[in-house]
Amino acid sequence: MKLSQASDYAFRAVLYLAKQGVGNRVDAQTISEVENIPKRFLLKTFRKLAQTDIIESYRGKYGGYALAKDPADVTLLDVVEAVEGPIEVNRCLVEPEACNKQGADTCRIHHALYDVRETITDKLKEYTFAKLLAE
Amino acid sequence: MKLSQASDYAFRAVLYLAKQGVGNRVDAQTISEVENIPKRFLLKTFRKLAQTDIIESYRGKYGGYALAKDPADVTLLDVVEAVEGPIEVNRCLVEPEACNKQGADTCRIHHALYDVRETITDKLKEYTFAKLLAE
DNA sequence: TTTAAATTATACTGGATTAGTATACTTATG
DNA sequence: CATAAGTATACTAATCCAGTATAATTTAAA
Repeated sequence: MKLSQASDYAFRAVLYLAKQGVGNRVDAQTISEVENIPKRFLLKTFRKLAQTDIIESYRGKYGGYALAKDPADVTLLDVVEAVEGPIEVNRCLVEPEACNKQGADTCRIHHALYDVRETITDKLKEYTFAKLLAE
Repeated sequence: MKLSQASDYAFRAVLYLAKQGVGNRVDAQTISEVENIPKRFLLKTFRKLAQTDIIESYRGKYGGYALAKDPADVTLLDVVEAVEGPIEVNRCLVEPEACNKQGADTCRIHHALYDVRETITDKLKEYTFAKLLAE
C-alpha cells in the first residue's frame, strides 16, 4: 500500500512553489534541478496539478509555474487526488459490483475499510502547505 | 493508493475462520465457495497466513485451515502485513537513499508521510477480528 | 496398502500500472 | 522571427497484480 512516485514528486514541487509565494513563477527546469525530479516526468505531473487549479502554468519564453492558491487552502490530499486519483483502499469501496458479498450494509470488512479510508483522507487533509511551510 | 485484492480476500477468509471458532478446520473449497474467492488464489494467500501463524493448515484428507489464535489477537494490520508486506506510503520511508533530499530530519514531507503511515497502521490495528465478529 | 482428498511448491501468463523518455507542436517574449 | 518555455501524445521497459496450471506431498480411512 503505497502512494505513487508522482505524488511524492508533486508534494516536493508544490512545497517548492509555496516557498516562492503565490503567483511567483519558476520554470520546470529549475524545480527539476533543485528538487532532483526528472524533468519530463515533472512536466507531466504538473499538467495534472494545473488542470485541477492547484498551480498555474505560463507558456512561452519566461513561462513556468506558480502556486495558484493560498498555501493554507492546498492539502496533501488535494495533490494526491490530482495526481493519482482518489484514495481507494479497496476495490469494493469503489465498484459495488466487485464486492463479493454485495451488501455494503451487511459486510463488516467493508465498514472497517470505509473507516480506514476516511482516516487516511482526514490525515492527508490535515497537512496544508501552509502548515508544511511553518514547521 | 489501494490494498491488494489478496488482502481483501484474506480479510474475508480469516473472518470466516473466526466465525467457526479457533481450531475448527474448514477446507479451502468450502471457503472459496462461500466467500466467492478463486480457490487457487485463496490457497496461495492462505500459505502466507499460515507462515505467519495467523492460521493453521492441515494437509491430507479432511485437512483444511483453522484460525490459530484468539480473534482478539488478530488485526487487519496483521493480515495485510502477512499478505502484502508492510504499509509503505512512500518509498522514501523505506529506502533512505531514494529520498531525494536525504535528510529525513530536514524533509517536511517525509515527516508528514511518516505520520500518515502511523495513522494508517494504528487504524488497521484497531480492528481485531473479535471486534469484527461482535458488530 | 491403496485410494481419495486435501495442502504445498513452483512456475507460468495476460493485463494493468508505474516510472520515465521521445517527438512534434504551440505559445509568448524580446 | 528566434528562442525558450509549456502541451499533447505516444512509446517503452520493468514491475506488479490477479489468477491459473502442474506436479508433488501428506493424511485418513476403507
